[in-house]
Amino acid sequence: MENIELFHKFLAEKKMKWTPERKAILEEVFASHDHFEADDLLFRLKKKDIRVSRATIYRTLELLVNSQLVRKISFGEEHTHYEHTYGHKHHDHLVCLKCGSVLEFSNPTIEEIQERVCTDYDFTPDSHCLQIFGYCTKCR
Amino acid sequence: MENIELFHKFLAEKKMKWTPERKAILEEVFASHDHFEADDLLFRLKKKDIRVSRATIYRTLELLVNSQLVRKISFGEEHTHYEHTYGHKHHDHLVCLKCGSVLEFSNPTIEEIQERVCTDYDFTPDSHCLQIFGYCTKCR
DNA sequence: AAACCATTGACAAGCAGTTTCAAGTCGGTA
DNA sequence: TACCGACTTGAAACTGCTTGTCAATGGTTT
Repeated sequence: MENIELFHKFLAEKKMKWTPERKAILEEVFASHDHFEADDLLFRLKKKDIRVSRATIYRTLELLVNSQLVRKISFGEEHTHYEHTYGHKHHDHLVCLKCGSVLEFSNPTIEEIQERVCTDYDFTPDSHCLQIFGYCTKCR
Repeated sequence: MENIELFHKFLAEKKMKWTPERKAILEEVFASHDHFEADDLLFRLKKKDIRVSRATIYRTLELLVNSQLVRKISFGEEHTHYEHTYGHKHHDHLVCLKCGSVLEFSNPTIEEIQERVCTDYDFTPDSHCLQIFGYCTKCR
């Protein structure tokens, strides 16, 4: 599991500790490929009888975001969602306004145009997020 | 002021009332072309000695969003921002991670590709939002 | 002008997320 | 292996935004 090593290294560099809680959270985050929110994680861990406080979940998620293993995404007005990025190529989302399902897509041309827009505006891009809201096949 | 009439009509259709508070909020929203958040509005109104409660601000903003005169946008992790849409063509945003400044841009090709992506995924688009985070000329 | 019912403001409540701090744990060192 | 200091943790309090409650107010219709 390379992501464990990456996180371990990230922590070591910052003189932070490798604790059972951090390990459990990391493993749970990478156990599924879905988008999740902080409370989902808490719930999934609780189901496995792993007790980690809400505060620690948030603290660790922040570390994971800083270490680039996870990124935040926001779907509409709701609270923060996360997805892991390691071994996952960049993509954007189609979000169904009715059932809430999320489709992923990636399109190199859009990325290219974004680069061009940034050049035009003398802007140095760091990241971006594109969500298209609408209705999926079932909900139309 | 056509937006006043539009809102008036929207309210009439829903058998809602045209009140001084709603009028004041509408006017203030359209008085500037910047993005704003609920508290900005409250502050701007207070400066003009127009007293409207926070609750009414939120309630009225929701109405404005429903009437399509205003839309919500989210810049990164912060709280909800709004911008008015009437007489404003669709655009996306370049958000500076350091100074928080926001540049607007619009690009027809990106819109086109989005349409195509939606067709490919059998998805009916309703709206979308694209934010590019990075650093502006000054902050680079 | 009366009556009806939407709207308002003040305040309480809800909610995601953060901070505080005492108690506990990790990990380098002797 | 035991020690010790620094880092972490959990619980609970707290924050800041947003929404709900409810009595009082005020449009609108007749």
